[in-house]
Order: sequence, then structure tokens, then C-alpha cells
Amino acid sequence: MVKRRKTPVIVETTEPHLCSTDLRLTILHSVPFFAGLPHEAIAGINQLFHEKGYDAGETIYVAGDPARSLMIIAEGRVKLLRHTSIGKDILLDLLIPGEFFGTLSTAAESEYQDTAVAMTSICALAIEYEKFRSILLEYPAVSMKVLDTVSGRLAAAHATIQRLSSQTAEQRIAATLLRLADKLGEKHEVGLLIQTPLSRDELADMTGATPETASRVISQFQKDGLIETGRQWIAITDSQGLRTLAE
Amino acid sequence: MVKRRKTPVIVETTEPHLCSTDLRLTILHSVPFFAGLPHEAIAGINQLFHEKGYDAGETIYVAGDPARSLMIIAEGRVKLLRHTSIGKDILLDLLIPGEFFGTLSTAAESEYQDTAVAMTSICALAIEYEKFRSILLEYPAVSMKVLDTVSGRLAAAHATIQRLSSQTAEQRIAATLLRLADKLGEKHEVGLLIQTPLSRDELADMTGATPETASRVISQFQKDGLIETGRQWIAITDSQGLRTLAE
DNA sequence: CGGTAGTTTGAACTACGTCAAGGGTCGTGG
DNA sequence: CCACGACCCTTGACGTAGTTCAAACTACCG
Repeated sequence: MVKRRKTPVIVETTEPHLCSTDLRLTILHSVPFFAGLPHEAIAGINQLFHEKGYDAGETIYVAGDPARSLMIIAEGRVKLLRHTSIGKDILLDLLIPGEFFGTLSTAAESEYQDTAVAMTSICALAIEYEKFRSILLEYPAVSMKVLDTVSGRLAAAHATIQRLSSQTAEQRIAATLLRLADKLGEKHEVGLLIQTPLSRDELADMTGATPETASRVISQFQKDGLIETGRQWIAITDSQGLRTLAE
Repeated sequence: MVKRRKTPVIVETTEPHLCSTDLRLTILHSVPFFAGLPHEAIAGINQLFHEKGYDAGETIYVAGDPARSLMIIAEGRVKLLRHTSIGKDILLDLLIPGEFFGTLSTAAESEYQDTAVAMTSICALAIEYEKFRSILLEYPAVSMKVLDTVSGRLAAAHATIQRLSSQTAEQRIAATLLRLADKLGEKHEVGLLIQTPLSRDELADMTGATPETASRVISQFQKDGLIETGRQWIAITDSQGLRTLAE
């Protein structure tokens, strides 16, 4: 059998609560929303945000909490999920630095729709949604970017619905691995490593399967030489093969 | 057994291609996006739209077509769907007058993501997306409304993902009927009638099931006295019962 | 009325979930 | 640095919701 290796996943473990002013400005410049704005504008916008730090595993907010703010990830990874009555979690999205989460809307929906959990220790820039809306009103170009981002997420959600409705667990898992590799992948000696701690449970929660099914499929992929895996990590060695499976 | 009745669904069959100027203005005023704008502004916006008419069953555009315009439904019903390689369709949304479809985005994604089909004969107001974006830039309040609408659709898509991942076909169908009744329901002698032609196939495409499963579940609901059905129509007689089933 | 398209129902099959036991990996504390 | 316990992962056996295939039935339209 293949001898498993120690986890190759390297997570940047900046102390939470530490985003230097320089880092903040760099982050805000690199966020798609604000890219292209003049420096002074971004410096002004920077004043409206405040920092928040969370430890790995910490819950940032829970679905149903009163929705007050929007957050932009400066460092770390956040997962967005929903709990179900039967105890199964649904992992809706996995976010990286530069992406936002929280609420965008007016008081219309005053509760968070889903739960946000820090997968690693994270540093985030938070802003009250009233202030964020004032930014949108002041800079229409930012509004356009935000609209594009949300439209993109809607398209992604529709693709997920399509997969859940028409594909097998194997196809969905293959497609999910490819998507994750595309977003989080890094070249590594064992292959294209998905740079985030990723358990079978989480993979199951992303694909609408059970952990057991995820494990079986992953084992098969490994036997077929498509991937390398270990505890909490997966690396893709044959993305073309996976792509064929995913159809 | 219950004697089935002739379809009670009444579809307003305005001739396509006929939206009087009065109707156009009324529609534009009632669209959530533009609600609250001064009359002159709406009159100006009206100039940017042009009318399009389609017959029942007609395909408005297909996923992959170059995406040029955005449309607002003035009259009729439109379904948004995706075709899959295995031949199964996924019905993503069912739209009524005042709702939009088409593209919002800049050239980023220059193809329609899904297919739009007229369920009834429809009259729509179309606008090139460049012109729509100029409206958004001119009226930031409209941008906010559009953003809210898209956010709402994203939340709805996430709810669908949750249902597909964690509920049985029976629960999903019950939930879908309730949602449809909420959007399209009208009081009728047989119960709360879903005012649109709705086949078992379409219900299956909305719930990620097969037409056979949809038919079996619907038959059971009828036996349990929850609904009344016929060819292409469903009326809810016990919404509380359905709600309990849907959890 | 006769045909077409939507619907119902049955019977066999299968992907996946469930339950349960065992094995590997990691971190922690002695 | 080794050993223990916790957590994650794997694998098997079995049950079942839902699909598939196929045939009969029925509402509606010309």
C-alpha cells in the first residue's frame, strides 16, 4: 500500500488581530471591489473598516444572528455553511483572502442566512452594512464590481444545483476537487495540492454526500492514480482524468 | 376515485408584441428596481427599452448564446433552465411580470448561463446591458435594488442546494409546491391554485427528481387530501399539512 | 371521435445511506 | 521521546429511496 505522508498543507498562521496598516491597505487595493480606485479613496474607505481576528475553528456568526456587518478576508480561510435539522451541514462556499462574506442587504433581511466558520486563524476587515452601502452610493464603479461578484456566486450556485440534480456522487466529488484545486491549488511534489485543511466530512458537506461515500470515492480515485491523499489533505495528480470523470 | 376536472388554470393571453405605452410605463413603475424613481426618469428609461414578444413554448435564448441584453417581463411567465448532457433539464427559476432575466454582467461572461423559455405567450421589455449599466451608474438607488434582488436569488439558490443535499424527494416537492403557491397561488374553488401550467416533468425538473417520482409523490399527496391535481395543474387544499411534511 | 401528449402505475434494479467495527495519524503529557 | 487518547479515515454488510424501463390509461385538441 501507499505509505501516507505527513500533511503537506502549510497554513499561514499569522496571529489573529494582527493586520498592519500596510497589510490593510494592500488587501483593500487587491480586493476586486476596490481595485482601480485612487489611493486617497481607499485610504478613506480603510477608515470605515475595523479589524477582527478569529482562531481556527472559531464560529464567526451563526445563521439567524442579527446581520450587521460585512467582512472582507485579509488572511486565512472561511467556510460558509448551513446547518440542517437532521444534523447534516451543507458547505456552501469556501472563501479566501479578498473575498467577502456577511450581509450586503438593507434591513430587508436582518439576519445572517448562513453560518461562517474560520477554517484557519483569520484576520478580517469588517464594516457595518450601512457604511458599506454609503461606499456603494459614493462609488458606483464599486457597486458594479459587487454586482458582478454576487452574479458570479449566483451562477456558481446554479451550477451546484445542476450537479446535485443530475450527477452521481463520484462526478460531484471529482468536479468539486477540480474547483477547489482551481481556487486553492498549489504545485507541490505530490501533485496539485489543495492548500487548505480539508476533511472527508467537509468534502461530503460540499457535495451533498455522506463522509463514508466521500471516503469510498476518494479511495477509488487514489487507486486509479488520480489523486494522492492523507488525513485532511488531497493533491490532484491527474486533473485531466478527473475532468473526464466529472464529464 | 376523484373525478378530475378540466384545467382551472387561466392564463392571460395577451397577444405577444402588444404592450401599449401605458402598459409599459405601468410595468416599469411596478418593477422593484425602478419603484420610487420620478416619472420623468422612468419615461426616459422607457426610451431605452424595446419590446419583445414570444409565443408559449418558444425559446427566448439558449445557454451559450452571446449574452447581449437583459429583459423584464411585462406579461406572462418565463422559466429559466439548464440542459444537462444526460438529457435531463434543471429548472432553476420561474419568473413572473416585474422580474428580470438575461445578463447583468459586463463582458466578463459574454454568454448566457442558462436557457430561457416562454411558458405562456409573453411580452417583455428588453435592453442592451451597456444601456442598463448606464442606468445603474446614473441612479445608484437602482443599483442597490438590483443588488438586493440578486442577493435574494442567491439566498434562494442556497436554500435549494440545502434541500437537494438533505431532503427526500417528497419533502422537496412539498416545499416546492408551497413556494410556487406563495408566488403564483390564487384562491380557487378547488383550493389554492398554482396559476401556471405545470407538468409533472417541470415539477421533476425543479426538484431534481424524475417525472415518475414526481407523479408518485403527487398521487400520494392527493390520496392524503393535501392537494387536488389534474393534467398540468395543481391546487393546494391543505397547506399546513404540506408545510409539516416539508419540515 | 381519434390521436397526441401528459400521466399513472408496476416491477426490477442500483447508487447511496446507515450502522458498525477496526486502523491510521496526530498531538499531548508523562 | 515514547505512549496514550482523540480524532479522522477506511471498509464491510445491509437496507432503501429513488431511478429505469415499460405498459396502460386519460385529458384535451383538432
